[in-house]
Amino acid sequence: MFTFPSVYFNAKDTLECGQTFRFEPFENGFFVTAWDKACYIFTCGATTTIECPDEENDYWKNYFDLETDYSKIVERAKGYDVEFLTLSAESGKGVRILKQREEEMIISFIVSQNNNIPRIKKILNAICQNLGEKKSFLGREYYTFPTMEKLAGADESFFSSIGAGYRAKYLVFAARKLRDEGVERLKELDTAALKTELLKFLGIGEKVANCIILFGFSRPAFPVDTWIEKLYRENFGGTLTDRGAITRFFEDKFGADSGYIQQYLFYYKRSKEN
DNA sequence: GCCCAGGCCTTTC
DNA sequence: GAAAGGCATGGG
Repeated sequence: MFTFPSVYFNAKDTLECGQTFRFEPFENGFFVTAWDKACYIFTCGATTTIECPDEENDYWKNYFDLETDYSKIVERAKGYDVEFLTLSAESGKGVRILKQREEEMIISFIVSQNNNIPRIKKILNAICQNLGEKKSFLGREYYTFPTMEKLAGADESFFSSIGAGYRAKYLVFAARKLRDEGVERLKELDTAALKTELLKFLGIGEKVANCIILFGFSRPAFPVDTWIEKLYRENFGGTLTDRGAITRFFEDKFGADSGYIQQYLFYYKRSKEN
C-alpha cells in the first residue's frame, strides 16, 4: 500500500477514458486488474491510496505512470492556443497514460474494433474468467489475463461463444502468433517498424496498431477513431478523410506529446456528447 | 425496426 | 490508390 497527492491524478478519469477495460467500482474507489495482479485504488480529499501487496508497490507506480510530471504535459497542451484542446487538457488533467502489458493490449484492442466499451469489457472479462487463473485480493476474486500459451489453446468457437463475433478468427490468429513469437522481438524495434509488424496481425489496422503502441509499448502515437475524426472536423476545421493522413497531421503537430493530447481530446469529446 | 460502437478486410473500380 | 460493402453483437 502507498499514497500520493492527486492534483494531477484522477482514478475515475484515468480508468474510464478507454485505455483499459478491466476495472470495477469497489467500495470507495475501483478494483483494478492488470495482467496478473490486482489493486484497490481510492481517493480521499487530495490524497489517493493504492492498496496492494507491498512488494507490488513499484508495479503499480509504474502502471499508473506516477513518476512522470503531468503538470508540464498539461501546460504544453494548453500552449498550443487551441481552445478545444485547452478545455480538454484542463478537464482531463488527472488522466494518466497507463503502462500496460503488450499482449493484453494487442488482444484487448483487437476486441475493441467496431465495438462499444461495455461489450469490450464483457468479452475481455469472459476471456479472463474462462482462460485466466483465479486469484483473490481483499476478499474479492479476480482472474488474471491468460498466458498466450493458454489463450492459443482456445479455438474460434470459444471466442464466438463469448460474444466476440466476427473478431473470433482474429483472436485465434493473434494468440497463436504471440504464443509462437512472443513480444520481446517487437520491443526492440523502432516505432515505425513496430507498427509495420503489428499491421501483419489479422484484425489490426492503423487505429488499433496506434492504441497498442501507445498503451502497450508506452510510445507516442495518435490513434484516430470515430470520435477523433469527428473532433478533427468539428473542432480543428480539418478536411482530410483518410485516417492515416489524419494520424500524421496530429503526430506532426504534437510530436512526443501525441499520446497524452490524444487522450485529453478523445475523453473530453466523448464525455461532452454522452 | 433503425443507427452506432475507440475498424478492418475484401472486392471493385 | 481510393471507395464501397460486409461483418457479429448488443445498447440506445
